[in-house]
Amino acid sequence: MATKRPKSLRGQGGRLKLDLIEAAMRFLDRAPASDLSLRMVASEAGVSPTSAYKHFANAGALMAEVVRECWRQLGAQMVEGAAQAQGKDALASLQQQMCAYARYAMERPSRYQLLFALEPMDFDAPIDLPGPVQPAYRSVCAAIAQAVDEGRGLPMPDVHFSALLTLSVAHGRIALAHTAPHRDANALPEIESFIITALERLFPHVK
Amino acid sequence: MATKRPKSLRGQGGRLKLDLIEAAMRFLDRAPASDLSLRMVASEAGVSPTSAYKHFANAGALMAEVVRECWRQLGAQMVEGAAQAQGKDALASLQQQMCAYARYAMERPSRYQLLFALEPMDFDAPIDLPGPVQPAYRSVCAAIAQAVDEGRGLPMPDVHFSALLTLSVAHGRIALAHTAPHRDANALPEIESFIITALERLFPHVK
DNA sequence: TGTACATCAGTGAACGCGCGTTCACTGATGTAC
DNA sequence: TGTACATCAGTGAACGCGCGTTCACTGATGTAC
Repeated sequence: MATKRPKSLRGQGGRLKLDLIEAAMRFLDRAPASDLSLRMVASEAGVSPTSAYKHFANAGALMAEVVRECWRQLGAQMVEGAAQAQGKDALASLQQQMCAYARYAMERPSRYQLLFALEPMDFDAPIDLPGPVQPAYRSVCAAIAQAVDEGRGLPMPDVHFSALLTLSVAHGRIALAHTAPHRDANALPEIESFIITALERLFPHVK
Repeated sequence: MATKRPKSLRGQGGRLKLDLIEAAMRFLDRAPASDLSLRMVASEAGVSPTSAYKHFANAGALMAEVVRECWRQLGAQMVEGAAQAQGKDALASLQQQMCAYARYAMERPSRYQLLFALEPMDFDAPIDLPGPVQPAYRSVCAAIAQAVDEGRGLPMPDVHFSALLTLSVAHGRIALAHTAPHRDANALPEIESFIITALERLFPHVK
């Protein structure tokens, strides 16, 4: 793995710290989230397990950083999705954000698992991260408010609940696809069209 | 734990098999699903780990049976929920089924985790169980078809997609509550009212 | 420019842990005579 | 009714595994003189 590593990286600003996180991402591309461990990450990076302790207090701190990175990626992908709807209406933006979310979940299943494992991560290091709702929440609310301005009706009494409903629909559909016994790798198009249709119906033109 | 156990249960029809499953359920009431192991279950049942191998081929087979039992419970609770809406309309039945689901998830979080762990269970013994969608699916479809007869409109083009939307909303809302960093034990009432309101809006009277 | 030294990112061996699983066993049960 | 025996559900000790973590170490780097 990787090229020869000099014995010391002094002055390189903790290059190994980033290497380990990248190694974890690579590992998650071919293994389930539950197989992720400090030892596996170190091995993937071509380094001894001990070396990780020079950069992270413990295994939990490493995992927390990996989780943080996954959140960052998911957030970026959703922003990118919204950008694809530029020039179109707010509903299109909402749809594209949720579809981007679906894409991340289906294309990077292990990273998605890591983010949304139903059981709370009890790593030693606290993950002071927004929950799954937070990163998407603001921009979802904004898109919904704009959709109202554009003459659409809300599915729930107010913007807050409508945003929660939007996220619930997308998250629920995706989670169900992930849990299904015969998980279908080709399910993504069906899920995207499901989300697009659902949101269209949830936010109808009322003019 | 438990009362004194005779050295042999011969002729008692595998009493320990049931004991072990019950012990697993008890264990899940105080520990996360990821802590569940053959050894823990045996210990909870007051029995040596080895004894489990007289009743299960391996740890996976035991876990599969536990998962099966959780499905059975969730299904029963949803049926019971639907029964509470007896005499009311189909929408009420749908709402009560989904609320029963929410109750199981919030009151028995570890059992819910076990059922809906996002990562596929790769136990040695295949779990030939309906996915999360299946157990609820038929009765949800039936309730929706009846709601249509009662003059309600569908949120999606057909019954199938409307059922999937219903399950996605409920499952999504519940899953988000489970993943939230500051999980609130008192969130259940809010979730139930969310589900009730959402379904009311999704299936409006069109007369 | 050359040399001595402090720094610190890496190493490999070792620890204790809980896991699943196997082994030879024990002893109560139910049955055949 | 009594006795000898086969059955088999339990036991405890032991195995190898991967885990997180600690330890004393090494050796390249950058710096002070």
